Amino acid sequence: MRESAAAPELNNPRNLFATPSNHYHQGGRSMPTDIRIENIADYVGQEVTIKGWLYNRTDKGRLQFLQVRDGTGIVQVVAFQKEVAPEVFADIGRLTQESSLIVTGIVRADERAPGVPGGYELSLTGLQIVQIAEEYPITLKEHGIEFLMEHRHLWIRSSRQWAILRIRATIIKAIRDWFDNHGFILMDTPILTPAACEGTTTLFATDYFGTPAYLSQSGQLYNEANIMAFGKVYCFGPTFRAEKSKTRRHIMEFWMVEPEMAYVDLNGCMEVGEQLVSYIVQQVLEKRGPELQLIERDTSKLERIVPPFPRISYDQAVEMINELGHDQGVSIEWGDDFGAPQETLLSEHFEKPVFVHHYPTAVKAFYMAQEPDRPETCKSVDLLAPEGYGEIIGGGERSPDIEFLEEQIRRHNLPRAAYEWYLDLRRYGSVPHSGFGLGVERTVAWICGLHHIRETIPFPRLLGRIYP
RNA sequence: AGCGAGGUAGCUCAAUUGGUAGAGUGGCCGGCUGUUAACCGGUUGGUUGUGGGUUCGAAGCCCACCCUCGCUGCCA
Repeated sequence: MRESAAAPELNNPRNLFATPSNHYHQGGRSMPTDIRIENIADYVGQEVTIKGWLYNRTDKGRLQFLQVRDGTGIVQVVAFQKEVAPEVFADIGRLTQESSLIVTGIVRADERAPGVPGGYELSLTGLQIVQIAEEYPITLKEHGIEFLMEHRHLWIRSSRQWAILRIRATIIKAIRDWFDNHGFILMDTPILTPAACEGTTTLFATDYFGTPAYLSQSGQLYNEANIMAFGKVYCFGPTFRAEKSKTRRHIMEFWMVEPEMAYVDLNGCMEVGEQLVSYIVQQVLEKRGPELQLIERDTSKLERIVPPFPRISYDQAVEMINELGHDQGVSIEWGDDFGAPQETLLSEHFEKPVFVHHYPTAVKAFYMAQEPDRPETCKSVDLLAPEGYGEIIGGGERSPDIEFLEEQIRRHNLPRAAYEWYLDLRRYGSVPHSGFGLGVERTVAWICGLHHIRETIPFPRLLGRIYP
């Protein structure tokens, strides 16, 4: 279903730019309708107005093709010299790349017309130039990544980046819809925090009126408090990691959704994960077909993403890695956490995301519940995306046992006082519970089939880059 | 943070052994009635990252510094 089919454009005041005196519209007809390009199929045969920017222009002499984008799509506008007013045709010749303009024309279905969605074009009847853009730095030719990152504020206009960020928005909407429709309630957790949640990674420090504070690296501990009040909750916000990671999988500021559920065990946790991830992928397939086509994503690989997902134990994963990785020199010893090569190897082996559960207790966070029969393993789970994309979910069942947690806090050298409220949760009605974190940018990278995470967010914060 | 690669026209890159710094693209001018990053002709375009050194001569060789990219570790 399209969001606003033929509904009037509520957020698009008709006379924002256009005025009768400088509008080339030929009199006699009714006023053209303001539309957005994503809805163009509903207006075949009608005269419409589109407000946007010039993406590209092909000058054929007495015939001009304009590629106009309006934020919702790209449409081809066609103008034959003999069919438009002389002053309009002269104005077309002045248009530079990214000039802002308001075009009016008759919508026509034509298979030759490129664009998003393609197949429709506008026969120009009127043109109003809003601004002639200065020489635009980003051409349709190839550019290096350094140049593009330096111009990220303009790069997001390019069709590929635009499509990726539209898919990102759909992924985020799917996440929120799924939780809202499955008994979860949104609980925002603080971004300014007094101490490390897990104490294992580097935090961005800031000053909180004279006392040190840190930017949140997870809302989980607060969510453990929230579930005792609300049952099933999720938080969704930015997360900050000051690790000096410089890989295609890392950014310093990323978005993470973290569900937490009372009275749910490790298996229930995996069930929620596979239902959520499947829903996200299917929503993107349904809502963002043209964008997926534009970025040339192989959608057959996404169509397979339906429950159930394979589940293997860490023990089995270690065996698989040592078998599969034999030729490539990839191996692992029981007790070690997976590195990038091990994760890639595993995730390339499955067509669907794969759960790996029961990691060694020693490599996971202090709050993970131990497996009673095998305390050297814990009720943790990661979800590895296919095609070599690696970890997109990390989580598991939390320990409800106050004595175990007190010992873990000591063992990890965490400041006991900062966790006193957390220990309270085990004093007053402690219950089995679990949860996980899903990294939005890694999910976008996988669904879009991207080489690097920097293209999954409008303005990525990378090691050594905070501009623009 | 460790290892590796690189910085030349607005952009993407080339320049043999140290010997006149070039192409494509963009911009500009002209041509073309179905282009898909259009095409064709002409034209414009340089403090070779910065500072020092070697040399008759340095984009290239030496020293120092700055910046970027890739991989790894850490993790989502």
